[in-house]
Amino acid sequence: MTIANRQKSRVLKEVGMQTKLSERKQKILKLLVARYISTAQPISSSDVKNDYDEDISSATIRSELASLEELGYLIQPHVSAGRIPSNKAYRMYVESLPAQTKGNELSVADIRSYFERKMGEVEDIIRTTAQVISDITNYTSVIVVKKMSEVVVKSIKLVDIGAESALVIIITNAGIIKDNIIDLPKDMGGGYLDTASKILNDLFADKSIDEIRKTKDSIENELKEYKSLLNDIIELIENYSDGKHDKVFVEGRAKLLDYPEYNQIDKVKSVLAQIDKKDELGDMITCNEGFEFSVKIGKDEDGIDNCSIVSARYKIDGKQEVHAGVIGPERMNYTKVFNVLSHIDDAIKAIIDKKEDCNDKEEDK
Amino acid sequence: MTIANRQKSRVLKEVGMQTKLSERKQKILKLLVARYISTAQPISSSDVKNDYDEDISSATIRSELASLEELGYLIQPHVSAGRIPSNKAYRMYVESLPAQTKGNELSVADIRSYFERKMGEVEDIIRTTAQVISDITNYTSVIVVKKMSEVVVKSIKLVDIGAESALVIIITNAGIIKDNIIDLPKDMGGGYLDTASKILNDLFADKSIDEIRKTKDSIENELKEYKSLLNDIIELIENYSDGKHDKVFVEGRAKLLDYPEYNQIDKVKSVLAQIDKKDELGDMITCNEGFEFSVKIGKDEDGIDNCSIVSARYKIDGKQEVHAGVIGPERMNYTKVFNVLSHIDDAIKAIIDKKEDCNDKEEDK
DNA sequence: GTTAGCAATCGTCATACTTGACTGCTAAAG
DNA sequence: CTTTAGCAGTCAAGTATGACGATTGCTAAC
Repeated sequence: MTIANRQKSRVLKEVGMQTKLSERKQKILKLLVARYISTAQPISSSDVKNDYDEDISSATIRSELASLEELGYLIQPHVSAGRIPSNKAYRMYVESLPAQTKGNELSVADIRSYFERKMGEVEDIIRTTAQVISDITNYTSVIVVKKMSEVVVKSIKLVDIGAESALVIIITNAGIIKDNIIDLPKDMGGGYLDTASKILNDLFADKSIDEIRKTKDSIENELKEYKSLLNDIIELIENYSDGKHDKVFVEGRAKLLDYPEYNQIDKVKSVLAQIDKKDELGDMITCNEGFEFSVKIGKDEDGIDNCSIVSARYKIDGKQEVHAGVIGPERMNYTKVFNVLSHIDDAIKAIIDKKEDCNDKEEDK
Repeated sequence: MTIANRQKSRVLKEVGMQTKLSERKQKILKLLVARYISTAQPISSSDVKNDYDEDISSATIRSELASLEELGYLIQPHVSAGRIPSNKAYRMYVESLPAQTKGNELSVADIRSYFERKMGEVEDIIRTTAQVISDITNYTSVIVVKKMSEVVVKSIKLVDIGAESALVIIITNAGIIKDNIIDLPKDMGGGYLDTASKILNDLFADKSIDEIRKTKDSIENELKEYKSLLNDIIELIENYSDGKHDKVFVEGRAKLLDYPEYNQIDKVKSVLAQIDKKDELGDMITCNEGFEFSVKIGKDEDGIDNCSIVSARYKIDGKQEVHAGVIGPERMNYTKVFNVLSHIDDAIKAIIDKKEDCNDKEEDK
């Protein structure tokens, strides 16, 4: 009874200061999380005592730990084991981090040296970037290239490729869409493509996809023989805009298996199965509007059970959105990951800029 | 001593008939492999006795098993356990299969029903096909789309996309290459692209890539202002031909974890790590010229340790090569896999033909 | 060449015991 | 009221032990 009362009083006290833990509790909690991140072993009171700079007895720490446990920050696997952080503790830890994030500039050099090798196409760059992130952090990495919605069509070209079909090339402010073939009418005359091309550019040039969608009804007024062609192309642009598939690159899946939390087959299986579903993975790695970084700890909302997902958003040429992130255990090394993701940003930009400065020139016009 | 002699005589006898095992040995071996494929448990002599159609004592089987073990077909995990097949036994088993492969037509219906859903681009078809193979077989599946070497260029188009650059579209008998942007000279005149286009088509139309490679020297005679453009495009065609990257699609990685042979983390890790290396994976899944199927059991040559890789080659439109295969434990259900791979062939063709009949028409011209 | 029977071998499982690592509690000191 | 030291209690993990069952190889008989 006395015990129960005592605990109760402690709880009430803490609930009173809900938002803030006492200085010492915060300090202890951070030490504990940091140590757990590197050891993956339950942390005992004497472990914390050793890490603690001032002299303080393990008994005092024990009572603090007991209190933190009641508050939901710690979990005890069994009664005579140390304690491990809960997801709540990780969140608190991550929130406390940014102030300490700066400083570790070492990885920049590493990243740049990785990129020294000659690379070909943009897709290669992205794949290599994903490999670099995975190698440096030693976690599984994911890069998502978003299909965009706020795109302005600059011009449209039709290229006859024989067999009554044409390749449609749509040049936008964010890049070139060139993956579409449409059928042409069998009885078309000589100047058909040229005329169609003019009509298309008159109708669509310098319009956003939303605007184009609205013109759908007004094409009824156009010449009959181009109606089906125009419809095809509008549909094509719409399909592009709603981004059926973002492009998803995953590298270093097997790295997950380096961590002891995934040494049981059933756990690793559920995680890998979720990573294999690229559509959902794309959503998970996506940072919400307005944030530069996103941290998802554990399952809740749209994360993965037993995992943390840290991701960052990048913009290329002001528009094209790329989200890159890593997947690892909840006790992932957040500091390192933040660092790497920040600097990868610069590295990618440097490369992309060099390759796509033609696009920049176009913007400048 | 007597024992040793006896064993020796047995061995000598078998070595005498190296190429062929006795009827009964073959039968026993096949039964044993088949049973091990479904149970994953060491097979005892009495297990074989139960499967054996004629009446035969377990003691007889024991002596046959002992003999097969000496010949390297069987392995005994420990002295009082049943026996498991060696890679040599799997190879013998697979070679004995084709005669029995026919018959199981069930999967065709399954496959077709899988494909009923609407699909978009060719890449989607392939990805879906990979998922289908993986789902039906319950193994990890890989599809490799080969870049081709014996391609004939039909025509080349240049499309101005602004910013002193052009999109190069190369139409070949095997498809359209449209992923390349080249830089244009800054001081080009009005008709530059048209002229360049004419020169290109005069030089390259209806030539194979090998032939184009040879024209490299002869362009010295052409007008200076087009020289660098021509060189760019030749390089581009060459790069395409030597197939830096085949496109590799992998689906169902997590399925590996369903099998008891991969319930130790270190084993599954090495396998997954190798599957993640897409370049090597492409080579592994590739069937050598002249074979329709390829079976790689275990590590030797270019397989994966503790795995079997079964793959098949397909041709689309007579040229484009696609290799599809599955990766699973050595005791994989070869019969089922052969069946699925055979029928997927038909299913893919049906879909591709429907989507690409424009290409076929072109061939007919 | 085949069969039945038997002793020997070895993995698996359950049990029990020991050890070591923590904790929570209490009572005393600051 | 906080902190500390000491102690008893708890539990996971490791180790030794023995019974059990599965399976084999060998031998002798058919």
